[in-house]
Amino acid sequence: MVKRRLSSTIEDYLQSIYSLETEGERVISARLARWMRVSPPTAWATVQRMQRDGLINLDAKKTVHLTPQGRDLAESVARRHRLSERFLSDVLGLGWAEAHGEAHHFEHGMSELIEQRIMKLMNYPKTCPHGSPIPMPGVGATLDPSWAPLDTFALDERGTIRFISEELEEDLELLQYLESHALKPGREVVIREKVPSAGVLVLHNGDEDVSLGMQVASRIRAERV
Amino acid sequence: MVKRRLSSTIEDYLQSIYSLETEGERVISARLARWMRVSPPTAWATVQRMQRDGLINLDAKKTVHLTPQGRDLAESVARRHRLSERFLSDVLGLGWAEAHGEAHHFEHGMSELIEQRIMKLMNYPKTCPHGSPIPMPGVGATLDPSWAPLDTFALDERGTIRFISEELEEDLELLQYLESHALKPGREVVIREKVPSAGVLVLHNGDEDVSLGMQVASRIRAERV
DNA sequence: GCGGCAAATTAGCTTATACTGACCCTGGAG
DNA sequence: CTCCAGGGTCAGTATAAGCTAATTTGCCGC
Repeated sequence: MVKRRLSSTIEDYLQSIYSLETEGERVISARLARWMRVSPPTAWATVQRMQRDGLINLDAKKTVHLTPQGRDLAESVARRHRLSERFLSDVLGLGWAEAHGEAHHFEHGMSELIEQRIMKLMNYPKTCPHGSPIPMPGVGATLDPSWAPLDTFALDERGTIRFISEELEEDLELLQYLESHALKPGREVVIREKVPSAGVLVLHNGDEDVSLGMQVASRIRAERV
Repeated sequence: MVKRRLSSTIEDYLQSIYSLETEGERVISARLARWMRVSPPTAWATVQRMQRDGLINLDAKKTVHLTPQGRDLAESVARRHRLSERFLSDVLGLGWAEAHGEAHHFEHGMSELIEQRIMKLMNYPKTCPHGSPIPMPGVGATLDPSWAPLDTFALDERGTIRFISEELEEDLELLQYLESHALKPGREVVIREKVPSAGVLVLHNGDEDVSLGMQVASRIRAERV
């Protein structure tokens, strides 16, 4: 495989596309624009360059698909990002919420060599602090299919939180909200109220009630208990 | 002080200028061009932008001088670079030679917060593995004036190596040569031969004779014993 | 089948960072 | 005092990323 030098921008796009694909979401240019906080024409131009460079393909419906080469590179970026989060959180003691933002910069300075050394140093962690699996080369990362989005849980149903979408992580305030209410992987919760018309879901984390928008709840997955 | 977002390019220039000033070298655009391996017009344009942005000033002889603001930022970049080298070398076990190149990328992903955590983790190291002092905020970094460039040593004079110029570090092969012949801070050497006309200096490291070009020798400093 | 909205796309700019090719200046060696 | 090398500088170009404004597509609901 050819090792190409990717810009931070391209690495970021690859990572977003990879995360969305892993979660089974449809990837389109407009969605990337929102994620990256750039204008639609900017995202579109970047997508064009990525297609030109053989990282992605666009189908007839303009859905973005990683090429095998793009997938390899995206996996590498995702691995470095998630490992960075683990490192910043476990070794340097950064807060769960701020780890994501810091990792966003930190990951770009991490070479494969550094990645391997840190991987070893930390004894090969399996997931990032928010539950995303750290993909091993060639093996890839998939979400346990038994984990279900919180908005699919019924009233009074219980579950253990396993995964928070990386798309949600872009919102620092939201992350802080989740952290302050203990909504992180491993926590057991129960659904208290569910009001689809109002777009709200209330759950209990063992200590207190916490409200979530349905949009948010749909990107957090839990294992039924 | 205003915290501005600097590009990697600008951070690299700041760091080079800072190192050269610390070593008492005259900083001109052409020299930066060679250091950064870009064409003279490119370096010149970058220097213009840096002047425009208040990071540096150019005097009548076109010598580059850091402004107080530029110096603060340069110091921060240098600190992160040198701390990165220490971290990569001491914690992750990278070779002395490769640590510099890796740190070059790694440093740009290090925020002030991460810097502080790593600084603490490593118990506030004083220098990078090549002997450059890690500048503390506000205090700055100066080279011990009793350290002298190797080319100023007389025949049979002994000295303990203390410092290798960061400009030399840009040359990976040279770093590997120095490492393989144990020419690093702490090593005691004695001058065996000195042939200015041929531009060569031979020293003994305790185990073997090692030859250095005068240009290189002038950028390595040692403490007379 | 149409109206509308979201998404895609075009056009036209901007800035940072690179390059090559010229060309001009200046200071130091003879 | 002259000449040249090194250094500075201009002109022209390219690419990656950004932006706004405006237009076109295409799909969804009615």
